[in-house]
Amino acid sequence: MPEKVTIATVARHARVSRQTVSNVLNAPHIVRQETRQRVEDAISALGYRANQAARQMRTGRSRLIAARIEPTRDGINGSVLDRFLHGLTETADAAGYRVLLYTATDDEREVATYDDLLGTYELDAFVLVGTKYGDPRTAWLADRDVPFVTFGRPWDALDAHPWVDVDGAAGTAAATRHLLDAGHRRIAFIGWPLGSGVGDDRRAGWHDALRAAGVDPTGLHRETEDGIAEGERLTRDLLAAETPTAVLCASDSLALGALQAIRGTDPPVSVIGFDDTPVAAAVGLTSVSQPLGEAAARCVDLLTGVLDGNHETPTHVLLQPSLALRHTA
Amino acid sequence: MPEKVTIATVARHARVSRQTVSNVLNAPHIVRQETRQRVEDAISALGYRANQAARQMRTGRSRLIAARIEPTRDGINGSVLDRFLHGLTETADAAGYRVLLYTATDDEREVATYDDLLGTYELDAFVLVGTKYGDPRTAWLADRDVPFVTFGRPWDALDAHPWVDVDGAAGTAAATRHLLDAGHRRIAFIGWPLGSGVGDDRRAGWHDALRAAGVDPTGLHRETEDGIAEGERLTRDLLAAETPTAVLCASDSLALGALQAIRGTDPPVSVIGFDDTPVAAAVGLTSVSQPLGEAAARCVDLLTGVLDGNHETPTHVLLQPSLALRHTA
DNA sequence: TATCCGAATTGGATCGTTCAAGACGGCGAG
DNA sequence: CTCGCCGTCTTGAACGATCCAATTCGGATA
Repeated sequence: MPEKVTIATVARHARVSRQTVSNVLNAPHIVRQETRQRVEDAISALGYRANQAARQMRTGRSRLIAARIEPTRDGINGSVLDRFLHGLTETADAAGYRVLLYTATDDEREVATYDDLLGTYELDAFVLVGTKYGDPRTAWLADRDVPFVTFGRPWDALDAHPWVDVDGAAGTAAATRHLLDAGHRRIAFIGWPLGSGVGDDRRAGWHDALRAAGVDPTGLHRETEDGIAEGERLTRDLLAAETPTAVLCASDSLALGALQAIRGTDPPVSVIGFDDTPVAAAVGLTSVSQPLGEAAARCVDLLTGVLDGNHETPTHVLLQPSLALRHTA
Repeated sequence: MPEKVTIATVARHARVSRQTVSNVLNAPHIVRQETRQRVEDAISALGYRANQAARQMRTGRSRLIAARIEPTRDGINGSVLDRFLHGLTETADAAGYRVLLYTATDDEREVATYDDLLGTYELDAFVLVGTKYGDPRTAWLADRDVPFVTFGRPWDALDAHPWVDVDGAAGTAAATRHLLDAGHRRIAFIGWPLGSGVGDDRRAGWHDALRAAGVDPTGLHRETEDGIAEGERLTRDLLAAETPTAVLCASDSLALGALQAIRGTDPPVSVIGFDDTPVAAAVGLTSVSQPLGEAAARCVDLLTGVLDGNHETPTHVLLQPSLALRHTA
């Protein structure tokens, strides 16, 4: 049974002191070239790996980032989070950090989980997905000076903390212009109840694009909770009351419902969704696509900027979505 | 600025030694009731939390479990993994473990990642999803006595290591019987190429259920790689050559393709998929549903059994799937 | 040759916890 | 009465890394 390889083993093997090995790892520039080479050779010859627990004890840093994994709601939009998480894991990995998962059923429990994770694991940072007006979680973290980034803007105070987001308004505006270019004039929008930052943003893109083209959007929008059934119901309602020729939705779930409602219309009513989920790809739904991998990468960038004490990095990143064209529009 | 609360702080506060506090945490039965109470009061009064890094240094255990998060392939079956991961996080949490994510592009890199994770973070265990014949990853882990569980049977040696799986054959058999009960006799199966354990298992369920009902399955099956387009192609092929009245598929992706191929058939050809993904729910596809939350929970059970030295727990768990009935069958 | 300087290296202390061994008082057996 | 044992609690050392202060060393300068 091979003995455990520690920094002392490496030091003996390379005939230097422990501290020199440590310097090779953490401050290579202060070690003479020749010595450094000898140490590095010993490291790879022995297959040495620095013990994170010991390092953490001294430095207080765990190189661990926490991310929440949510229960799959209707399971359609859940995939957005999953793709984001995957990107996060990959990028964090490359930056020398690992992603730790946690769950929580409500905000209060989530804050308790933060406390626990920070206390026992000394997590370096948190990544939050989706924040709301006056979010208690961000307030708690900010209070304690815990580094964190959100994927999603803090709608009530844009400078409150670092964030990465995708410009939803630009996405719906582009989708609207695409429909206008195709000759549509009666373009409806189905979104979420007023007051959700994300939903309001997406509706604004549609609204402003129509106004810019000289089209009056009055009466052409509906609001509801997310869900396939709701999308179908409201689309039927719109078709009966407003005779739109195209329907733009705030999510693929709603759009999927819309698709069912417009079945058989002639000429076919166009439908565009939001999020470019696998479901959209599967059924051929045109949808606004978020650059999730890029968003995750920028989150890691922001975090490492804060963690490594580089205060000159920007703290807000707004990414542009694209339109995934398929056959529903 | 409040001083950091360590085991020594608690000890002072409760007027006992460090070791006694440690005993209250790790071996309460050897501490006198009255003393224990005093220590527990001190712990909650101070909000003490054991530092995991220090504990790990002494015990060599990190209370961390690694799980792989995959790139969303066609994104449909990806959601299966996501639901599993969520269940894993919840159950592991309850058992006092945390889930650490990792990614890898191929088996060789994955093994290198194991080495790294074990060396630097001293992970307690791994959860692998999906294994193949002669999987190099399980061999590597077994070689080094690293505790691990797979979600998916090791098809070449059922006793090789602990696993949890869902009885795919039972699922397809139940689906087949459902179709037989509805009066179908020409029930086709679209699956994956011979040699994949999971695929062969699912086909066997269909095959045996037909034979048991006295129906000859000859000519009624097709094999291909997974994917919507392939499902559509093979279904058209089947419709032209064998005139089936129902098509059972090894995945929802294939079934989705089948749905597109049968559009317009009269009477409608029935279709059943496998995995009960959100897409299936969205389009109303009847599908075989795996109990993923339960599977994740049993994985954690098996791991904690091994980690806590309880060698009497069973090492193999086979769960039964159910049929999610919708309007395609 | 002696002195000094700074770069390179060394040894000791430290982080917070658990392990190993020992101290102490009380109790029953010889 | 003494011994040993048991239950309970305490003390010192160790895990493997980094930080800090002290020391060595080679070379340049006086």
